[in-house]
Amino acid sequence: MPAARVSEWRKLPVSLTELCIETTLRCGQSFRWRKLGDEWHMSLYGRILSLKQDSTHLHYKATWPAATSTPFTTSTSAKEETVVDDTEELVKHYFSLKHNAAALYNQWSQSDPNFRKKAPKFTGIRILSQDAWETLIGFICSSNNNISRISQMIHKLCENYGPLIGNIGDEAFHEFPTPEALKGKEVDAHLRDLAFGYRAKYIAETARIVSEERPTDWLESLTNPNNPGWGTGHRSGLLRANYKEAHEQLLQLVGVGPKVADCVCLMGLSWGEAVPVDTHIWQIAQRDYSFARVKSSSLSKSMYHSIGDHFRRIWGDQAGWAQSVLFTANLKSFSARPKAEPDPVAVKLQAEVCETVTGEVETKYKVEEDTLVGSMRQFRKRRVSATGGTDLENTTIEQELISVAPRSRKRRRPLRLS
DNA sequence: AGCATGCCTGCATG
DNA sequence: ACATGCAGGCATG
Repeated sequence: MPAARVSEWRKLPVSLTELCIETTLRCGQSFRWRKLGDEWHMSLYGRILSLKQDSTHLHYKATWPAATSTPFTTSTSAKEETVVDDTEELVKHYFSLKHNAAALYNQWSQSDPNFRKKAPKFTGIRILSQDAWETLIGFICSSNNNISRISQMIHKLCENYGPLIGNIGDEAFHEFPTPEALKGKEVDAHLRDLAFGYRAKYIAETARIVSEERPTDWLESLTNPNNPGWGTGHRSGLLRANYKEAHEQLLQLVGVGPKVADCVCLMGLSWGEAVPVDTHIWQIAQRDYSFARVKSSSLSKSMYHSIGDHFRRIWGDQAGWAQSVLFTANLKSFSARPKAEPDPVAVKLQAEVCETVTGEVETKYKVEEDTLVGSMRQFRKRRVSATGGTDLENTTIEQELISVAPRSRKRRRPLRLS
C-alpha cells in the first residue's frame, strides 16, 4: 500500500463535562472504535479518524490513503504547507457538538429527580451522529447480543466486505461496507459461517432491499432536516420525513423492530426524540418511573410506545439523549468504575450500589419471592467487587433482605397502566 | 391485540 | 462434563 497522508494533530476546546470519549465511544452506540494506547481510531468517510482527549481539549487527526484523490489543499497564502480538510467539521458533526450538554443535563435534572440523582457520575455522554446505514446494520446485529460480540461481528463485516483504508501500527482499518456489497445469498451463507447466526439473513436481505427496492439515498432522506447528514451530501429529497415516518419506514425492513428502528432514528438519523426501549430501559421504567411490572417477559407494542411517550414528556425533544445517559449509568460495565481514591469514593459508591440493590430487590420482590435470596447473594457479590473487597459479612442475607424489603413495599407507588 | 415460541452464538454459572 | 440461562430483539403463528 502506498504511503498514507497523515494530518497533524489538531484540537478543539472541549471539557470532559461536554464530551467524554472514553464513555461515549464505549457505551454501545458505535461498534467500530478501537483503542490503541490512549488513542481511539476508526475509519470514517474515507479516512482513519484518530482521537485523544485531555481535560481541556479533544485532539484529532486524519489518515488518508494516498491512492485516492486527496481532499488536502494547500493554502496559497501561507508559505508553509497548510493542511486543510473537512475533518474538523466531521468531528463536530459526529459528536453533535452544536448542542450544549451541560445545559441539557441541567434541564433534565430540573424536570426529573431520578435523572438528577443518577447523571452526575455520567457527564460527557453524547449521542453520536453516525452514518445511517452503518447504524442500521450495527443494531440489526445487536439483537440478543452483547457489545463485545457485536463489535467483533461488525469488524468481520468490514474486514470481509469493506475496502481497506489504511493502517495504524499493525492494525488494518476498512471502510464500512455498502449495501451493494452486503446483498445476496452468498453473503447470507458466508455470514452464517462467520457466526452471525440468524442475523446473517437479516443483513443480506436488508442490504438487498435498500440497494434494489429503494431509491438512491432513501435511507439518508429519512434524516432530521435540522441536522443534515455527512458523506454523500444533503439531498433536497423526496420525503422530508418526520420522526414517526422515519420510524415506520425502517420497520418495513427485515430484522428491524421498534427498538432497532429507534436506535437508527436516534444515532443514525438525528431524531433526538427517539427513545429506544430495550430490556434495560424497560427495567428502569418499572424500577424508577412507576411503570407496571408485568409477568410476561416480553414488552408489548403499546407498552413500548407508552414508555417512550412518558420519557418524551418529561425530557423533551432530546429524550433519547437523556435515555442514553441513564442507560449507560445502568450498564454493568460502567456501574463500578474504578476510581483513584479508594476511601471517600468507595463509601459513596457503596451507598449508590446499595440503592441499586434496593431497587432491584424491589423489582424481584413483586415478581418472584423465591428467588430473593439468590438475588441478594448475587447483589452482594457485585457490591463486593464494586467497592473493592470488603462487605458486611456479619449480616446474614436474610437480615439484609428484611431491612430492604419493607421499605420497598412502603415506597411502592400506584401502577401506571398503559 | 397480546402473548409465546424459535432463532444463532458465546459466555457465565451451577 | 454438561445443562441452563441469558445477552441492549425480531418474525412468526
